[in-house]
Amino acid sequence: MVNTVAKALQILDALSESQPQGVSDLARNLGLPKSSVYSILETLVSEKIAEKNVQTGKYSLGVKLIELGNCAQTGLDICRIAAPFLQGLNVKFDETVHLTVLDNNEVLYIDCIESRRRLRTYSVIGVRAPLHCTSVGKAILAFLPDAEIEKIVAEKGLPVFTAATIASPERLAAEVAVIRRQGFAIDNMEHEEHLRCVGAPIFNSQGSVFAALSLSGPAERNTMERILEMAPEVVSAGLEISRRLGWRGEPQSSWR
Amino acid sequence: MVNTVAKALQILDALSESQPQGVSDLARNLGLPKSSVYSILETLVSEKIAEKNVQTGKYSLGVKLIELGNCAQTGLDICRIAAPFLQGLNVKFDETVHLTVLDNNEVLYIDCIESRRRLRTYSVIGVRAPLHCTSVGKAILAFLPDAEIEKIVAEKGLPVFTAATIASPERLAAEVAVIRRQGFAIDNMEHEEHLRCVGAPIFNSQGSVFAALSLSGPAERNTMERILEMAPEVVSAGLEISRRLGWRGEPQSSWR
DNA sequence: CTATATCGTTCATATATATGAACATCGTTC
DNA sequence: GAACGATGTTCATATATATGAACGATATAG
Repeated sequence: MVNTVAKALQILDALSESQPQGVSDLARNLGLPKSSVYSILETLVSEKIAEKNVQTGKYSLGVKLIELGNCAQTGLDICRIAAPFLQGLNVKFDETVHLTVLDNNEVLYIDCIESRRRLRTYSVIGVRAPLHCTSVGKAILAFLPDAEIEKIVAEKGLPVFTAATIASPERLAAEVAVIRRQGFAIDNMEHEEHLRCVGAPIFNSQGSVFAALSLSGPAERNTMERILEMAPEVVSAGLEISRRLGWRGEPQSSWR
Repeated sequence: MVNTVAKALQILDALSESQPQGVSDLARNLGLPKSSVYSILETLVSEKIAEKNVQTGKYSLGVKLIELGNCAQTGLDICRIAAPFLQGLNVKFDETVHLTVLDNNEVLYIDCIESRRRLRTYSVIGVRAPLHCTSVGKAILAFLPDAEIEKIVAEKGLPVFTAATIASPERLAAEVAVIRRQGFAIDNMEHEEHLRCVGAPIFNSQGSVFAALSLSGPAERNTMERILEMAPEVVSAGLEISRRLGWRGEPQSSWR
């Protein structure tokens, strides 16, 4: 383990979280010595991982990260393997499809194909969302061990976004039971108004859930009826992706 | 300057350039000690900047980079400032627009809005292309000092991609003269068959060209006539973006 | 099935690096 | 306009780190 590199990554994290910052800002926020931050930033800038605004002296993330981010995405097993299935779902229903992974008890959106319709869910690659109020998040949550779910709820709470957001551990437990039986999760305007999505889990070769995919679109078009038509397709895409990742499990009979 | 961080970035670069690699591969290719590579990778993995395949023991880029890449893109001055202009051009012509920066004597695509048509240029954020055969590349190249152009040609050569690619320094010099007079560059199927694009330069506050934007689409639809209709709009978008970035220059009269 | 080569990993120590303090510079405040 | 407080930057040295050599495990070859 290398402290210096860890510090550099801390700095990148800090830069990703807010407006351009100066050396002192960063040092204060991260509890690191100014001079350390300074020399690390110097290196990052020389590699275009960070960028220094010569007028303000503030630092922000650099162009090289765009390139690396793109390589990371196209290189990830999960992205490569999932791509054709995402495309299949996108073509069939003409709704936006998302691919997400579990990271730090949140979902991180790592791939997206947008619907071609005028009214559609927009691309959100690289952003994060809570587990308890998104279809992908709930699809992951439901297949974690109960103890893990409790731990996450304790840590993150159940913040409310809309009138439909699940806000009590009891309702969440009930929802988890439903998702485990069905094999898919529905986000019925629980994170954003007018947005209805259906998501299914993706398992790794060890058999644990670590990712999810979803179809999402405006509730006016994605009626509950249509969502239930989509669900089996999303589930089987998730299962097929899991298998190609080395998963050797079997779906429950209630899933199909 | 911090060697350790530089090494970590070298490793990321290596991981971005090819298939997943092991510790020894990386150490050999980069001329670094195995143990150094090992401990750096350990740190990168713990921060999800890199990923280790537990079965093969090989390393690849991690999900965190997708997030950072996204933040870099939305945070970059140039992206933020250019976004509305890219959108304007995209809506007006319904062709794919690209935003690129000059990096290492290549163009790096940093933003894109796709056309909504069936036949269209696809998104390429994060990839690179040569300067001498793309509209964005030529738009940048033409506004570099002559000495710089010569240096780049000496370093990169003029690799041929299609029948129309500019392959001799003389033809390139003539093309540069035209672009300087017009204020925009046309890629007439010089990089890919059936693809015709028009690009214009973007200048920074020091007055040097460092980025470019373009409209691109199938040659069958983007006739030379249509390209020439697009050109003034692309040029004025480039100039307006430059001004908002602090550029105080004046376009030549022949540009409008 | 043995021998060999190559792999990822560990560890002590020589070595390069992090950093506290001091510096010059800038913008603010009184 | 002087004093202050904040900034980004430099530098010597105490300190944490890079790394060569050695390890066991695994794959390949004979």
